[in-house]
Amino acid sequence: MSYPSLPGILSGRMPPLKALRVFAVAAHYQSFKQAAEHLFVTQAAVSQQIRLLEEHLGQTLFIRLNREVRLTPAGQTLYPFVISGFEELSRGLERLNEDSNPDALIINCLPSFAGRWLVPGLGSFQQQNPALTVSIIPGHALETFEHSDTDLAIRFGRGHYPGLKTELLLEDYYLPVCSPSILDRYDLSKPGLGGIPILSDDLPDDDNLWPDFARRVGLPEPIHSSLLVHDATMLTDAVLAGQGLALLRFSLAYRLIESEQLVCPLPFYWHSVFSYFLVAPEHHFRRSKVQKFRQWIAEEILEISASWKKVSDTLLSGFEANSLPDSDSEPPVIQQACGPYSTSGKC
Amino acid sequence: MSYPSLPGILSGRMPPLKALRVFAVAAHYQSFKQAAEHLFVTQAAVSQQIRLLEEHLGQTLFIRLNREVRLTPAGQTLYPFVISGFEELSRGLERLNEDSNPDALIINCLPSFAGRWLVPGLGSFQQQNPALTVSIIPGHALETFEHSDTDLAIRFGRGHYPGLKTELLLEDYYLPVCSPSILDRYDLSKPGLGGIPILSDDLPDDDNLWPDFARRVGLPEPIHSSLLVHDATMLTDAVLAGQGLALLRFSLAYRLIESEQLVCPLPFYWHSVFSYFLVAPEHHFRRSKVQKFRQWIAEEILEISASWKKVSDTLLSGFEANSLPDSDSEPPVIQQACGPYSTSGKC
DNA sequence: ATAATAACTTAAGATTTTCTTAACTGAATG
DNA sequence: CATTCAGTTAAGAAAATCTTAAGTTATTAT
Repeated sequence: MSYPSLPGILSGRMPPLKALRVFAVAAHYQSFKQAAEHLFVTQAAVSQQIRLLEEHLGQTLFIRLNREVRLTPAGQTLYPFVISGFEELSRGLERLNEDSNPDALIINCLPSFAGRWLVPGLGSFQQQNPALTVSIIPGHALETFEHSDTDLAIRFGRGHYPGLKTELLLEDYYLPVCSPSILDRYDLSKPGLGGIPILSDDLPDDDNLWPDFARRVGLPEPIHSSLLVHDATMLTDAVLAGQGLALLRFSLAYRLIESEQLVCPLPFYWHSVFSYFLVAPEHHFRRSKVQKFRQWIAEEILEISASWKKVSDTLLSGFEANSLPDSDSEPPVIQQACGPYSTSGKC
Repeated sequence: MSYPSLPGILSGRMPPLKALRVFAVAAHYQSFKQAAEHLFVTQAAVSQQIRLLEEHLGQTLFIRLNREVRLTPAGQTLYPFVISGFEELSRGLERLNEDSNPDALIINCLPSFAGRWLVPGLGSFQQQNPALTVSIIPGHALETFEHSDTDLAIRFGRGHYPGLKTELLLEDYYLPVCSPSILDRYDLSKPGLGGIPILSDDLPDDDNLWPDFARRVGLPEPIHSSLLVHDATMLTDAVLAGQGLALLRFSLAYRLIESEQLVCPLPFYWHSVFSYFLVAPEHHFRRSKVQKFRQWIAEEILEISASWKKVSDTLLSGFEANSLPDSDSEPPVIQQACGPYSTSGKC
């Protein structure tokens, strides 16, 4: 098998490349000390690397004077080649991280999160970055970054996305909510919640809270949903419309609770085994537009955490004062989570 | 103190350079296995280096299929930069070893060695390398290679030339010689060698054999020289002209002994603490003209070694048969050396 | 003068990186 | 159905690199 001969250097024996780099820096500064600082190593390390290279080449590259080093003719010959060689290498590396479309930010996330939280709040980000065109691509499945231009995904899950970098954004809680307008129609203190219609979307198996819910409120299993939808947006709309009671993620409901469009009539909440994550191939995180967005959303999301503190406190204390007849005098039940947001990474 | 900002890559964080090189080779062959062979390491090492680089970059460079690897778009982007970057580096390295004058070979050596041995035998080298112009620069002092175009020096000494590479060429022996034409005029068996005139050049202190010589032949110390010259060439001429007895280095005398222009009338010889060395900055040895010369002289010099075997044998055996009256019936005295050429490096 | 300082060298040991060995995959070959 | 082939992975061995702690030698400061 014959191959085309290797281009240039690949065929020959290369000198220690690290030493070449050290040489480049030392030659630039005409000082081992400063090269050492630049490279975050000791002077001695620089001295040794240069010696190594000189031994490899069989000729000295620096003339050592008392308090200075100076390039020999050989060193002067080598210097420009080393500089331009390394520059070429780094040009290639920059090219890799280069953002082919720095003015567009394409984000993939759940439709519910997009509609209920992200898009409504996006104004401040767009004000901060007027040059940037943000596209939100809603979807239930994770984008394959290979075949799309997606910069970043916001996913609700366990945080295991092989080959991708993930950053925890927010842990979330499920809680039963309904419109205050229908509370007079149903007596939730009665067994079976007084017949209030149950609205549900299809929760993932691992996060299926309905059996536990049924047990606590005395409903027969499996629970009968009067409405089953596939997306939390529609579910939210149904709850808002007073069609019944649903388990909603706090992140989607908190603004509605704060504005009293929704209420939490039962002393339960569940910590979701899933969380929100920023997900993308690692190098996407190096794009400045992604960094800006990451920065922005990290701050924005604090609002949810803060709201949760308030709501979970009043939720519990409210029911402590006048506990539900149905609740077996138990204290409010908290599944899987205790207290406010924990940052323990169980991604 | 403000410095001009570092050119290109020097300022940024560099990826593992070794891994970049491995990438270049692997990308060239589109095969880790062949890259491994090329780099004289195992496949596993290549696999790991590539993974390392991919982790550093945050993106994959190769698509792993069952029995082949293929560059990803990112890999394809990087490849040409890496190739040309390394090519630039190696251009610089080649430039360093480049011989500015490949058609001229400039050799510095002792005038005696040049005149008595090197120049007379140089014909065969010049026949082998007709394109090469050989210049012999005779001199007693070692050339400073910095300020001359000398390619190579042949020095007689201990082999300690700091900063320079040395190669042992030949160990040498001093022996007393005179012209056969004057042996009838002096009875060397008489005390004081029958008054034969002593010819000498100035030997270095460390190699001063005269006190020992005086003791052995019963001459008063310090020895009285009827002629003292500064160069062995002149000394040889004087001996040839029958002006007396001298201690000559075998390398200079052996042809004259073989042609019976000179004889060795006394059963002594001394191993010199000095030897002949090839001396030059290491990279000079990489020049092909120097390599050729080195090859040639190494072969040529075998002639001297071979001659020494013969001469030292006959010298000793001859005197064993009819030992000198004056020699106190001692066996022939050998200082510092025993027998033929030893290759023990005492440089 | 004498001391302090600055830049570099060197040796020895510690640390980190890189390599090898050996067991394992998964698809093509025969 | 077993082999082979190209690559992966983990663990330990080997090698390269770095730090620490002395020196060196000339310059600057006291």
